[in-house]
Amino acid sequence: MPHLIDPTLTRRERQRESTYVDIVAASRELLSVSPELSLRAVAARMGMTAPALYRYVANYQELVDLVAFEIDKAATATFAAAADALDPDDAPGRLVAATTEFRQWALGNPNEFSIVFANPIAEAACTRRELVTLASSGHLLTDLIHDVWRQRGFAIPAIDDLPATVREALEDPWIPAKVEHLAREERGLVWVFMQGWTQLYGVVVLEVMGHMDPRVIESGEMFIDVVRRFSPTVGLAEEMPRLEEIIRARLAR
Amino acid sequence: MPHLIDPTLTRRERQRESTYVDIVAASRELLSVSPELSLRAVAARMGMTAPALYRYVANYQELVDLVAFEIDKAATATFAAAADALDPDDAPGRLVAATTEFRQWALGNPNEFSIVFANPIAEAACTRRELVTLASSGHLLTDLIHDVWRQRGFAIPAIDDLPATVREALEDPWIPAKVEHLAREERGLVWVFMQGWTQLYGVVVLEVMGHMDPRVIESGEMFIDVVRRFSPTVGLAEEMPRLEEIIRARLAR
DNA sequence: CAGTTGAGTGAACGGTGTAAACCGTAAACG
DNA sequence: CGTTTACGGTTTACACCGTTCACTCAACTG
Repeated sequence: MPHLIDPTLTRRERQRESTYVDIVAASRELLSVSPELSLRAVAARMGMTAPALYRYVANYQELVDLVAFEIDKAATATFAAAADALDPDDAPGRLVAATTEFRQWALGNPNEFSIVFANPIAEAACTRRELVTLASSGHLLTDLIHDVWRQRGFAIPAIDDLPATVREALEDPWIPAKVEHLAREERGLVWVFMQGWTQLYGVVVLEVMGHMDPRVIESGEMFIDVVRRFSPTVGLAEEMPRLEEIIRARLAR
Repeated sequence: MPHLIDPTLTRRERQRESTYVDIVAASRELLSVSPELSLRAVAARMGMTAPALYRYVANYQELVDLVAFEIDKAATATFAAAADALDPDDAPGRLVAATTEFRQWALGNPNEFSIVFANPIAEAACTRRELVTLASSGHLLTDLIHDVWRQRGFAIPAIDDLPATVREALEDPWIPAKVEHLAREERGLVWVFMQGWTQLYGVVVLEVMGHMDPRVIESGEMFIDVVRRFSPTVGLAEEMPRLEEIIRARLAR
């Protein structure tokens, strides 16, 4: 599913690729309005009939997966842009900027967020590692944490101190985390990433789903609190006041 | 929607109440098999036709809300039972037992969990405080944290040190947290509860949705990690080894 | 040019939530 | 007690959903 126009492709192939981007575009337009994504509505919005879509996706779930994948990719670009708005040398700032943008994007696009991150993986896929969604957002965040570690050198857990099951998961991860290039001694970093991701995901889902006092959501104080409580784990406790300013600036946009 | 048979009720009212519990029962049976809950399927399972259900619920969403409410109530009973399996004086043990049972229940009944906790509140309800689901599970957990605080007396944030929006939310909460009986000086406890709930909810949703390495889910190490990292906030850092045993015992069941 | 491939259509099936009209019976009332 | 009301239920119908199948027609290929 590459979506950049490749001139080496035949005309038909190019048109097919273009149809794929149309499908994603139509789906996202629908999602921006209603939480329900229907095959028929997507087709209608493209001026086609529903069965035509079956030339492109095998079934509804595959449509959802395609759209989710592309949304994740696009959203990740905005997270990266938020990071790039800061000094390249400011790894901690870049990390919190990206995570804050993640939170803001999720609240601003709850339907898109739900399709990507609240979409149960489940079913049998547990054993098929290829099927575990390889999210580009995951890659970005691991990279950003990695940068912080390189720059600040916070303590990472020794892989042999971790429980056996965690060790296995770190040595040969099934989940999106660009990890091949990490030496075994650095694999503890992945555990830190998983911890951080759990924290971030937790608040954001809670906020997006509305299972929190609306005033607290609105203010973002719980989000900030979570970041603050996590900051020591990545060696950013002292820097937190400065980082909090970055967060609040971004929340206020 | 009380569901215990009240003899003061007229015959018709009693039969109506009984039909409500049938609806919930049928719904839960369906949920135990398939993640989709359909009005028609519920009706069919009760030997009725779909439109008949409209005598009991105004629409599909109301059916979902009814079922979610009852599931939460029933699940809370099992959390409470987990707490009651321990010494009444062991407030910390009771707290971790209940939270662990919450996690176990969620993983064992993902469909029921999703309907209660991954069900977007959203839409307009933000301003109608009565509509914010008053979850009995929320009440139980606040009670348990309150007990720990009474027993261990950990430091709670002074309400005036908290951000203004948080202060408002604590003084007049819209979210399920039995809070009326707390003096203003104790309201910081509610913030601690919200922090803890965010943590707990985060891991569990991540695990139930399958957005985590299956081996880590299976082992429960991330759940334990979250509890461990939160323990200092409720003054249980030193007790953590003992509590971890309670958790692991319950995970192994 | 003939043959094949592929994109798209229309009709159809079984499923969903929901609205309306209707009906028998059980409760409520004079 | 008889009458009236109201409730619980069915039937029918509508619009929408995912999915399959048979079909057409244009574009590509040898």
